[in-house]
Amino acid sequence: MTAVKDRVSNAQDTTASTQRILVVDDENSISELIATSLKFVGFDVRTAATGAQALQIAEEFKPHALILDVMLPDQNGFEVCRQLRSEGHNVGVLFLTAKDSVEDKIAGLTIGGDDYVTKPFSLEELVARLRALLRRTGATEVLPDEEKIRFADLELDEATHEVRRAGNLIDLSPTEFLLLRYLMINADRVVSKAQILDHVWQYDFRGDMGIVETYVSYLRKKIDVYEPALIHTVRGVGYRLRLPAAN
Amino acid sequence: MTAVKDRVSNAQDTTASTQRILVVDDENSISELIATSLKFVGFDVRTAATGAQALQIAEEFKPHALILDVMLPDQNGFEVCRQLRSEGHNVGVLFLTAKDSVEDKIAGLTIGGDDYVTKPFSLEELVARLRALLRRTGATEVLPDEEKIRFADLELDEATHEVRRAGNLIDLSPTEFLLLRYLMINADRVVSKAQILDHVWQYDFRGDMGIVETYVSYLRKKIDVYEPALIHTVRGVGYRLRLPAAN
DNA sequence: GGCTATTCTCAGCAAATCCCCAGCCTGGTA
DNA sequence: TACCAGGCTGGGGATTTGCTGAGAATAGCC
Repeated sequence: MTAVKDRVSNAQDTTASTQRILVVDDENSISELIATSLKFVGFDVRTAATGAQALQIAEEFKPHALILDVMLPDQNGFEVCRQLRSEGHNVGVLFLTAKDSVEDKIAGLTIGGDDYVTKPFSLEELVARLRALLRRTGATEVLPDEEKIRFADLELDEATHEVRRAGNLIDLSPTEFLLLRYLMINADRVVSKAQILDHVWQYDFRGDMGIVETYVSYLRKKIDVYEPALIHTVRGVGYRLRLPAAN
Repeated sequence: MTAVKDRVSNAQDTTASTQRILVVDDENSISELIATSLKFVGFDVRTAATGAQALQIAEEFKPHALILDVMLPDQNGFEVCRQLRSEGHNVGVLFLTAKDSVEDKIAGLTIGGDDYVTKPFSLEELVARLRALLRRTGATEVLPDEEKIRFADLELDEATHEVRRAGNLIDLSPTEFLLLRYLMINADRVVSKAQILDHVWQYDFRGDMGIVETYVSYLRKKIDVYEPALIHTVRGVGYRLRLPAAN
């Protein structure tokens, strides 16, 4: 009941259905991965492979936000961003940057409500960051849209990174936090371990799904020490967040 | 609760939403950086690259304040300022000046409540100075807007540059002051090290985020010697100012 | 020109986190 | 009931992340 309107992240969502996102990356596999994922959660997505192409598409597509690789074949991402802004496009930008190029001093990545994500990233993280960015830059038509996800007596706050069960503060590691959010967003529906792996873990993770079991175990020890248990195993299929009485 | 209305620096702000700022600098990257940042905190911003252009735009834009590079291709900033004033525009000016040309600054800064900032600057400092200037020149419609930021028993006075915890005066270095200010403005919400770096440090800083850790450590030794500790680490994400019992 | 405060880098330490694995448990089925 | 595949969890090692002290470099001040 409580989490109905919050399940927006994984279903057609009226608040996001009109949000236009332009994804710019020269690696086709990456931009496809992102585009597919964003489309699925209800965004209107377009992709570009070069800076020039991005500027051109932005002209008519008028995106609400950009996901922009810092390293592009023709020019760097900042330049694209700068040009876009000087042309009056007031969009937020989520930069993609290689982990090691953090050395290169990525100054100014968080200016103007912008944000960045390092490659490799996890889809959950990318989408969460994108949403936060859209919220900050005021690109959402809808109201404040409190940055909290709720399910039963569980509460997850994106802004403060706090998780509470029945009011009790619960301390989670970054991965645990992502996993719980994914489960909450998909509350009441079964998600397979493969799905979890694809969304919560970085896309280059090479390991088996045992890791998911391990983390579910961690989570249970932290949030299901309270009654009733919310994380349920669906044997042979996956996991599901649900209230016991519900059916 | 206390710092809610002060979080303006990082969110849309109604008191500033009508303030028009004209940014004049011939370096495109600089004026874009400033413009983006100011727009994000709620100002209405226009940019110009030359003195002539500035005068022209000011004519119809009627800015509440100017951010004006002293060194311009066609004429120097003071000249632009003088002409503007002689034409009856009664605006405050925040001059941008290169570090070494300190000589320049003496020329007529105290005129109309003006101020100056040396390049390179940090965004936090720039915005703070701009706000102070608007306050002085009476360009704010809203009242004096007491120049203090508060969180719990912490009190930071912009005018006197004094910081107190539980009434005790605390001596902070300039950088420590800016950092604390940024944390207080964003009280209760997690700010990443990258965000801190981008806002508190000068835009040309080339170094890693270790510096942020170091300064957080300094701050803790000065303000968290009192109970309870207010600066909290959110592992893998950033830092957060908060009260322990917070709810 | 010294002297001090400040800024910044760096490296060692401590702790949290991540991940794998192996043995145990459980539900379903023959 | 016995068996088995799937699932759970404790142990533990490798890695990552954050904290802090020491000290070099720099800026500001008298």
